[in-house]
Amino acid sequence: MKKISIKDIASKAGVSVSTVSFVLNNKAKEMRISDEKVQIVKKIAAEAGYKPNLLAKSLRTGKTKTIGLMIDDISNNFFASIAKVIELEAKKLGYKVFYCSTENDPVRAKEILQLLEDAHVDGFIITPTEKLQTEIKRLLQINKKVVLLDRYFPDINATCIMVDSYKGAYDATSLLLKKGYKTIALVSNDLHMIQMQQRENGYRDALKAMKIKYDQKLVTRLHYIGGEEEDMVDRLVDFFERCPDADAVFFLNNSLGIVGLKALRKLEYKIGKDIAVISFDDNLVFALNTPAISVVSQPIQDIGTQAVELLIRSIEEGKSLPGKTILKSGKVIVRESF
Amino acid sequence: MKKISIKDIASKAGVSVSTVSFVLNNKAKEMRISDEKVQIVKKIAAEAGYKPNLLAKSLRTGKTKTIGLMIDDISNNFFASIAKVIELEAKKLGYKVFYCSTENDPVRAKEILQLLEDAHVDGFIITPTEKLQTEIKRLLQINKKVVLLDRYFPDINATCIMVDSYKGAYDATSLLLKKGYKTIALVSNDLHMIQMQQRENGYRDALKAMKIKYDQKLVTRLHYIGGEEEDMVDRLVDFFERCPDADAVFFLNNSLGIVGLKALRKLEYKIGKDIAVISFDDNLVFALNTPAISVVSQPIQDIGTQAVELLIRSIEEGKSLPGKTILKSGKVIVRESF
DNA sequence: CTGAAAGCGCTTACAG
DNA sequence: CTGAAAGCGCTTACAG
Repeated sequence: MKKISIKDIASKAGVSVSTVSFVLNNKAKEMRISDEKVQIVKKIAAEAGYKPNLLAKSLRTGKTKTIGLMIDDISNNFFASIAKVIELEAKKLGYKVFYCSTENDPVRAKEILQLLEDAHVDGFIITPTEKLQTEIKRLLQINKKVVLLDRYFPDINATCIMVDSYKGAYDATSLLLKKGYKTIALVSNDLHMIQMQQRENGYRDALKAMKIKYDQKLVTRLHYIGGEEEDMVDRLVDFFERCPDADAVFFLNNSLGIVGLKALRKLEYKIGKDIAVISFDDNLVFALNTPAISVVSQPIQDIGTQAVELLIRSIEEGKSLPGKTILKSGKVIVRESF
Repeated sequence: MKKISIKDIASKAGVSVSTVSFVLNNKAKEMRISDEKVQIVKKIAAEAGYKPNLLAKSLRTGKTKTIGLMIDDISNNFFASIAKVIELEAKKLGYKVFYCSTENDPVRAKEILQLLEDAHVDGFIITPTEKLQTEIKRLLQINKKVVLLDRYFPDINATCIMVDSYKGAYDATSLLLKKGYKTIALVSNDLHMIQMQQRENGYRDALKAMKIKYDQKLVTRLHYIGGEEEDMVDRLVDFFERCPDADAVFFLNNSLGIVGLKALRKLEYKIGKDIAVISFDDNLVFALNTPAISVVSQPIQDIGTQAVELLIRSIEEGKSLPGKTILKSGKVIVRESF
């Protein structure tokens, strides 16, 4: 019942541990081990149900065949989906992934990065929180492989894969405009992440293209409060009451959209009649809402797959990462909310 | 920039590696190391930013201070919430947790268990899939620490923490009955997990207590198909068409509830008017639906906390786990769906 | 009070 | 073609 080691196999097979190691790592031909020994070692290993001790292997080789994935919040559909894609893709390439959520807390984010580093992951896939530049720079400096997701820092030459936020927001806003809505409220948060800014820019430029002037009063940046959703709902209710002439609203991510739905319900607005609604990011809640909410959906499969491929190729072939941002197009899905 | 080791510190401090090890593991007094040496070692370690190599530590001690958490589906709110609780609780006690989802696939579940074992986790928290008895028995036999969540196998003496499914279903059904609904449809799945059976029993006994006879035609056990939700919706539509006199429906978990909402929408049933609805497990979709759906909510915090505590106590103190099922009460939350 | 040494389970030059 | 040995970075009896 005890775990058996390479040494046990060696003695049973009457060969040295080196021979066993070579055979078990498929280096038999390379090392020109005789067929006879190969057979006997393989047989004994199989019979004994030998499993290499990964801890020992990693300690020796310096590789763990794992990648660390840090995301915002695993209970958020967008991140859960992307985590799933990444795990699957990594598995295909022989890697395990450890995932951790930051809950948007920079302190926790730093801890997690430390944890992952302590666990000797071979590479990192990270959706950064605010104020994480220093940590990421440090990782890059000690030559760790890092791919960023969903957002980047303009002042770091990291590789980042994300949806084209500007274009997505531009398209969503344009569509609303084309449908005849003129007074479009915009709901963002105060987290100061670059992709939110780009979404705001997309909105602004879409207005400009239609010669509609940007109205500060129609834009709010909700103070993000971890967990305390009720407060956010109330603030949003206030906001809507301050601009009663808004005939449409654009929520800049799915958390905001969900909070927004609650606020609109509280106000007893009829979505699609009193106000048109669209949100960045798709979510089950949006698809199931009555009426179903239109969204800008992210190419999750695409983003996840490429992140893993770039990272692992870099780990295995020592290739350096591109070090720049790669944009993927989102897709506007029109449902019943306008 | 290179990682520094205990040996580096020893030579800088002019002491042996043993001394360094003792100091850094707070065994200085125990080993009666002189204060002077303690100071110098601590100082040098701090300055160098020394971080022990956990791989080496684990290889040597046989402990990794990690626990493996295997759940059904991380994108399912119930499991995501419980994962969060467990991670937090474990951290308090100095443990990391690795989480993996099975997607209800027994093959994948076995792989994951193997993965976790390979990673040398100190203990397991598992929501088992079908056909996992053998694996769990094996784990128990080689003396691994295991806590089951949400469901158990009647033929194994494992420790399991779960909601009182019978009571939750009994209460929900009774409430419906008390409100005057007499023809209550029941929607389960065909996964044959014990907790679903208990929920069915709760339903059946609540009917019996009110002298209402159990009608086979009102009960369906949807064939579970990973991913292919559309099919399940269609089957459910068929089911509802086959029992047009149902004035209420009880979905036995949140996935079923979500599929059910889609089916009812397709049928254009007015929830709360044409049919009363309640579901086991709470979910954002239920709270946000129009009208909001009543649920039997699970004591997630409670379940997660106790699972971690029992497990870690068993790991550290070598205490054996209770080896039986611990039931926690759920709570009926009444909203607008009846 | 402290150090030298063995050993956790592996891999990989090196020598023959 | 194959084995003996060093070493990855730790911990922990053991000896003094």
